Amino acid sequence: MPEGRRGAVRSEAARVAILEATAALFAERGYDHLSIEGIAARAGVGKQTVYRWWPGKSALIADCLLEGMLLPDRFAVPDTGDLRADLIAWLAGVEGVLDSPTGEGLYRSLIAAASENAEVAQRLRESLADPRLFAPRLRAARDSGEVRADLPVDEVSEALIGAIMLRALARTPRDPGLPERLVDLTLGPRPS
Amino acid sequence: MPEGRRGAVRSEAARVAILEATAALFAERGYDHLSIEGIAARAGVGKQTVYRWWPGKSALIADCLLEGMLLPDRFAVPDTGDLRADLIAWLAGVEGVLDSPTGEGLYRSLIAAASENAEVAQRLRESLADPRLFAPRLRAARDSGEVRADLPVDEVSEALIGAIMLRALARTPRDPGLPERLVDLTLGPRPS
Amino acid sequence: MPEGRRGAVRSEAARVAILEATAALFAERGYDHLSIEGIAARAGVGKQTVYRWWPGKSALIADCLLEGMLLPDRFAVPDTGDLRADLIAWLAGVEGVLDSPTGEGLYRSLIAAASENAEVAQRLRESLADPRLFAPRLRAARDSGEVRADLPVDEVSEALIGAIMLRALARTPRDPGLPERLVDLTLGPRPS
Amino acid sequence: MPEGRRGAVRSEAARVAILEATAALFAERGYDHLSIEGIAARAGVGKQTVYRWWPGKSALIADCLLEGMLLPDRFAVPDTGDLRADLIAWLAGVEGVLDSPTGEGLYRSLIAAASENAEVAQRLRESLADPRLFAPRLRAARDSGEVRADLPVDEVSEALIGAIMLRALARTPRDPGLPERLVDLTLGPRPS
DNA sequence: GGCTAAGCGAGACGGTACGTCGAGTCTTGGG
DNA sequence: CCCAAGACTCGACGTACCGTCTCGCTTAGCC
Repeated sequence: MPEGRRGAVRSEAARVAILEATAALFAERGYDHLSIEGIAARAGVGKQTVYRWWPGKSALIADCLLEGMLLPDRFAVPDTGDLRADLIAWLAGVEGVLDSPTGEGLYRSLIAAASENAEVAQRLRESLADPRLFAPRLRAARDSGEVRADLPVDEVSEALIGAIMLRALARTPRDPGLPERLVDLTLGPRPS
Repeated sequence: MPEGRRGAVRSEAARVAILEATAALFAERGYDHLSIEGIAARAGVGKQTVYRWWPGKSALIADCLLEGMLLPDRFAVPDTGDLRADLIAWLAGVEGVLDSPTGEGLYRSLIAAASENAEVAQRLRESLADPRLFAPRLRAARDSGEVRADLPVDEVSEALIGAIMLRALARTPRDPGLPERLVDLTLGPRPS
Repeated sequence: MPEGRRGAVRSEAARVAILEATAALFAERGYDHLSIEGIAARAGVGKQTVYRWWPGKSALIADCLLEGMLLPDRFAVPDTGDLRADLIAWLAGVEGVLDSPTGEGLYRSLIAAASENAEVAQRLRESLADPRLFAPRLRAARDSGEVRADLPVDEVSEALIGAIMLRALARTPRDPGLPERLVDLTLGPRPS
Repeated sequence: MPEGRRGAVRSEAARVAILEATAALFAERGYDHLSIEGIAARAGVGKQTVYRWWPGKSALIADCLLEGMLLPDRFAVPDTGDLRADLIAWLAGVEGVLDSPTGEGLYRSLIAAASENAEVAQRLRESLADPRLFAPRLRAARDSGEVRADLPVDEVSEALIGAIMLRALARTPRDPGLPERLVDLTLGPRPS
């Protein structure tokens, strides 16, 4: 039995409207230029309703990430049996977000949000490369001799994602060959 | 004959005072919480003098980076003849900034600044790993057989610096063994 | 049913504090030198609260006039039965404001405010000589033969107040005989 | 022999350009909205050259008045022998300035300037009704019995000009019969 | 069914900072 | 010494949002 809460219950409609307004404004105008006031207005909601449930705009972004409203996909590593090809395909997907016009500043804005909110950073990282899926695959490949035995597994996704982010930060133009080169770099030379 | 520039010349004292105030406040309170108003007050300068020469706070950070007022060093890769050891030492230096108390949020703040200003991003990247110094060393090592022949040289520093940044973003705790593992990851297995 | 006004209601405390601060600073430092910023600070109020309800400082002065916070009195024409004496007494009162030390620049400041805001001008004029009280008295006196039959009633207060204002503008020193001479001038020769 | 002043002499061209720029901007945009900066720019002159010779913008207005650059005329009372007609004609001229489109705010702007600068007030008053010309005419008329014997001569122009100014302040619309009624009011009933 | 909470849209409140304008002063270099 | 140009410090402008706080209304469990 729930403890005796009385009164109206949280409005799901408001919650969704707020997150959708956040995602829309985030995509339109970037993380800075995002204002609680603007979100509330766009969502047709009082400011207090936002502040009642979230401490600030970075927490809103964290929730949007969690609901998959900002990144197109969960970017899970596909599993065709060929690890190297799977990683390249996945990394190409991650980098491919940069192609869309709205996606131009998307990563940069997410990085800005992550820099002031640990939860955003955590969820952003998991969205791009979920360690729970990533590491076991790599460990298995190492054990089976598919990749070299001394591969520092945990660092692989950090290096791959980190490189993508650094390039997004520096506005380095898209490079179709990049995913393959990065995977080559981290997994070591292809067995010939 | 110089073209007819007339009128008082730009005050070097003001320029320096502004950059120093920027660096001090940036270290003290981070990139957000940095305000032009606060910088001008701390520098003993009118706001207009800031706006006359810089379009906003991100441009101030870019100039501070250029003058080496934010990062302790140019983080050049040392040259002892042992490339692998040199890279590890350099990377340890880069990561070591995180040890200092003020340096806790330093990288995160720089990343925030970089996310809204391309020049900051460019200069941050060069401060950490100047490509003009970095790549030639690697190419030479590749040619001499010191590292594997198919090493994608340009991606090495991206992966290394990217990994550090990603960990800074995610507030991953310092790990003394990290530099070595990252260098192992990118340069491939040590020749035994 | 009232139309659906919702949200918090206007704070009377803030309204009064702002008008009082305006009146105090106006008396202390004059119309120019009056700043919204100063008013808000003195009233302990955000600037936005001023701008929400008044478009600028001249409108504040208009409201202060309406509330009788700037001019000591409504300067109504007394009614002792002797019109000529009443007008002289009233005009002496109006001119007497110039005696007070704070009142030195009071009229000049009010004139400055009136010159950029029609409402101030209107209310200033009514404060000094309310036409709704003034004209009927004069008309009755004309009908009863107390003053000459061709007296242009509406112009009387304009001439009287106008003369006072012109002297205030020109910093002409106070002259105790002035009210009587002006009334003589406008009402015509005393019946002997 | 002049005392030994050395160096360049004041530039008449600059002086005139400044006054002309002042008059033009004053007519275009009114007394407030008048800025030294704008005047200097319009005159093609350094700000310092303005400040070297005038203490502020009200002094510039005073000089413009003196040079007749603001008011169309000296508004001298004509002399046809018929004093009453002359006064009416003169007063109609003074009031007629209000007809011109630029003249709409001209008086109000002059009043604003006068309210913060005694010299402007003095010169404005003299421009409209020079006491040196005005009073003697009236005194002669009083002596010759043309107007009543107890007329307070000095107050006549004050009342006439004051009434005009008060109406300008209050934005009272032009009234073609006004000059005649005001003269009637001050000079007393027409001898029939 | 009435009472008491809580949530809600709205929006006023005291603040901080924004980016701009203009004030009045000072500094250059040329005449 | 004057002049045009223009950089300087400083104060105020009017605006945007912040995060908090009433309002009056609706919604829901509880007596």
